[in-house]
Amino acid sequence: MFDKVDPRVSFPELERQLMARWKEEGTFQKSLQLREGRPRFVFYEGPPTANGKPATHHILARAFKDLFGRYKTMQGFYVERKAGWDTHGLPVEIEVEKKLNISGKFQIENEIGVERFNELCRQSVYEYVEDWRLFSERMGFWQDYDHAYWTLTSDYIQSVWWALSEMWKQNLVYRGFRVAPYCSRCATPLSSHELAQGYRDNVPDPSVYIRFRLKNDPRTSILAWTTTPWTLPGNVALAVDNDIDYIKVHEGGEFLILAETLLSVLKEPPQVVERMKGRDLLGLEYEPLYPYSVPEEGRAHYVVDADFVSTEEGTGVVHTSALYGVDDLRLCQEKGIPFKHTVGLDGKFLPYVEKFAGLHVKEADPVIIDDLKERGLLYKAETILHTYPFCWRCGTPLIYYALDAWYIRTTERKEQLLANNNATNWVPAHIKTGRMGDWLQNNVDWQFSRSRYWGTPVPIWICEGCDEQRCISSAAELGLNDDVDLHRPYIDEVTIPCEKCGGVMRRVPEVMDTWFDSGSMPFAQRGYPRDGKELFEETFPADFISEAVDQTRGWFYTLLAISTLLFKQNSYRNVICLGHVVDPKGKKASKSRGNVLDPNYLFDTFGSDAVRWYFYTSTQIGENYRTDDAALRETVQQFFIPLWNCYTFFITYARLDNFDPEKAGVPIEERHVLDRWLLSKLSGLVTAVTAGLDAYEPVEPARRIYRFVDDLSNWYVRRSRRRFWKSQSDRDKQAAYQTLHQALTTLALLMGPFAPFVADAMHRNLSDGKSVHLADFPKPVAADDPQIEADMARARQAVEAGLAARDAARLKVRQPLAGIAVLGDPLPDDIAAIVRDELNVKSITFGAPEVKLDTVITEELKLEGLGRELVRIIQDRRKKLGLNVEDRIHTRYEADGMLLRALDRHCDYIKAETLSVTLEPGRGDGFDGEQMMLEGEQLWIGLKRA
RNA sequence: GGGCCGCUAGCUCAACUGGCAGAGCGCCGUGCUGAUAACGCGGAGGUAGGUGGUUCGAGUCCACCGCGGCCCA
Repeated sequence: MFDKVDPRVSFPELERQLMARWKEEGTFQKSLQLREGRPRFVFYEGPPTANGKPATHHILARAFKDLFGRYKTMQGFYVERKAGWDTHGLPVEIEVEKKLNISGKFQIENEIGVERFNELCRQSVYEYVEDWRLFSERMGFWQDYDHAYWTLTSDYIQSVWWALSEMWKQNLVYRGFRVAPYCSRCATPLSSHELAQGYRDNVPDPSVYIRFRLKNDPRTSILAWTTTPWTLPGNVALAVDNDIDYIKVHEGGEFLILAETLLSVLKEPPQVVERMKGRDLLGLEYEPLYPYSVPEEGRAHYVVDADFVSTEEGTGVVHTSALYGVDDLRLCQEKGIPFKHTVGLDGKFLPYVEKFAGLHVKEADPVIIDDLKERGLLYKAETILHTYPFCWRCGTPLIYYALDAWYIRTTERKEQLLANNNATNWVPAHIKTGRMGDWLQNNVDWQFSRSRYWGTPVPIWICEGCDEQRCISSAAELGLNDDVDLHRPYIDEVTIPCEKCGGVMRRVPEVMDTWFDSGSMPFAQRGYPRDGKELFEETFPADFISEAVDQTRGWFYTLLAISTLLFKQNSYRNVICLGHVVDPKGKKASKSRGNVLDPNYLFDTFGSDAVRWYFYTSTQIGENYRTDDAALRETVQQFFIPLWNCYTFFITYARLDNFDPEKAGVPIEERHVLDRWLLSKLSGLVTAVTAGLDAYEPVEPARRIYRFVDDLSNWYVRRSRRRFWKSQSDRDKQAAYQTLHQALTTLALLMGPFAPFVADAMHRNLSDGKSVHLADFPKPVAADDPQIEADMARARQAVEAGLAARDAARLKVRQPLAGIAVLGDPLPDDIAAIVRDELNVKSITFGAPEVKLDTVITEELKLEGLGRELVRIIQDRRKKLGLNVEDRIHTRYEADGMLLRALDRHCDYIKAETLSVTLEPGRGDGFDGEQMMLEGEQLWIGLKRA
């Protein structure tokens, strides 16, 4: 017996009940146990950064991850779903800085201390992970949260170390410089995102023109321009463009060289004495402004060619200081020009730069200008206004500064990266050769170190004595136990003896890019290779992952890069790459715009099934989701409520009739044409949904389910209601129940992966009480009947045309008509009968040139129409009195004329339709009645419960 | 500055390889109602972001431009 179901369901409430049920019966664990020993379907969880509360866009990828986990489980696979948390990184640090109301390295190191700072980072992560778990469970994302991998554990860190050490062994790791925007007060480089936040316009800065005197002709100088005088002590070269025209001019007893188009910077009218191309200047040596900037060996202080020299400002000669400009560094590395820092990490000149030692670069600007002026090397000094970046945290002007950085030589394996990417199935397909392929084509070495605190420490130790480098692969290699905290600052204290010279080796100060952490998860989540060897091999590579499109440069790439370098293959076979959640205008959701949707509001208002369903059906994979309240409301009203109504319709009558789904089924070929039509549709649906999901294309399957529910509700159930109502329990009624029951149970199974709550509620009640998530995914029912589907489609077109014709003739459907002629070939009788009934005509003929109604209403037809009017009035009365559909009544009336004749003529029909035990004239005691007009005649109808 | 994706009715989205531009919602009218938070019928609403090109024929292919999104520099 089916449980009673409330037709006015609250989906959020239903979902909360099921969450409790799942927890209580351990449904997820059961679903795994059920498939133990079966072939695996391997899923990798891309760990969300445990920082900040989960938002609506986080539902998106999790909805797709969950969909395939549940689907493959129902298909009989063992789908381990190990949760994961990305726990390291700058976002966590910044969050803690905010809480402490501090910012930057000085405060972290000197006021808080790295030990306490990292402890607070750890705590912060734990807080957010709890939020994430609750959120994920609320949206029905089944994962093993109790055995999640955490990137901060010693096991995980050691796996990451191992990965790097393997690359080290392949000689793929090297140290280099990286020039980045840098805040000397916070002592930290800034990301491009941070940089973008700090630009200010109309910033005054010095604009100075400097003489670089030629070594073999001191009366001649090359004129160079800069807005950062503090970089001049670090000058190592001058750059010109080979093809630009330069001139040598005579001025004040000396000679100056500069680009011809820029001679307007000169103080006097130019007296040109010579013309040349940039290439003619190459190799000219000049006197260094200061003796500080280069190591002893190597050639510096001469003119080189560069491709970034412009003639839009300055002199057409670029002063080059290797470590304080992106282009400068690249140029010096290309040309092999030696260099060293003149400025420390605090932004102050280093002691050996004697003249300016200890001065901050910005303080030093005027001092340097004065010094050059005294020495006759300053040609001209002005002030300009330009756009310049400042630290978004503290407002300090940023400088470009080269920091030590560690790189992985991914460029050396570029072809393999491309090949492995090519072997991967991307959804949507264009990502493979488009965004991802393009990114790989333009691959640059992966700079994997970060000058921060809260992260996996870079496991490289360097000898103080002989500079020997060593990459560590485990705690044991350092003489540490596996369970010690491997984070900074503790790890910084660990020294090891140098095998080469016996000196002391110390760790480099950096931590690792967190993307290296998450990209290592295929093996690090197992603690591989120290642990989980077998498990790792069994679960590599993944069959499926899914994240949003911004991960092409993130997780999608680091998974690919690390596994290509370590295992020579990609770590995922299929990937669904999603778009973003945006507002109805297509704008990115952000707090400052005020267009963010609170996920809990959505869950509580529409239910998480509705939110998930919206994401599955709204648009093609890879596109953005223009999301608002109205979209979710439509999802509930258009899909979930009609679905639920079909379900409650079935339950209501099945309970009344004690329908037993176990009883032998009526053979399909003996069932009503509507049944055969619905089962054929159902069969096609199962096939299409399965095919779509197997191809990792879930949108069309979900849309087809939607269309099926529409057919079910607005055609099958609507046309079949009377078969469920009729009082005798014949074979046709049995077939109707069996058909609807099968359709609904199959629907629940198909929907299990998509809408896990509603589907489970339906499935438990419709079948054996067990969760839909423990069931097998349905196989197509052998009921395909293309002919019926085609005929029914034509029938529905005929109905549409007929109803339009009735409307045009102003003849209501309740009034029976003698006949209609429609276009096309004859339909089979049983289907034609549906058209007749739907159009309320006695006969239908085919092959007409146009749709034509027989509009003659005979008395016979009129009386029948009135009979139906009376039924409607009584039903309306029943409804107003709050009677249940199955309640029997007594009915009394007062009428005469046509109405009386109709009552008389169609007495049995009216009684049957309205469940009237009696239908008699005259007002009686206890009859709840009403006086009214019908078709111009007086009528009184009264009802009493029998 | 470069790459990828998108731009179709007021809104959200469809339309296999080039072949008569569609649905749902919303709006207007109308019908029906034991048909459900409904349903039916009719209607208004489109220079397919813009400009060129290829073609007998372009929403679809090509070029350029604009807007939005993501990423890179």
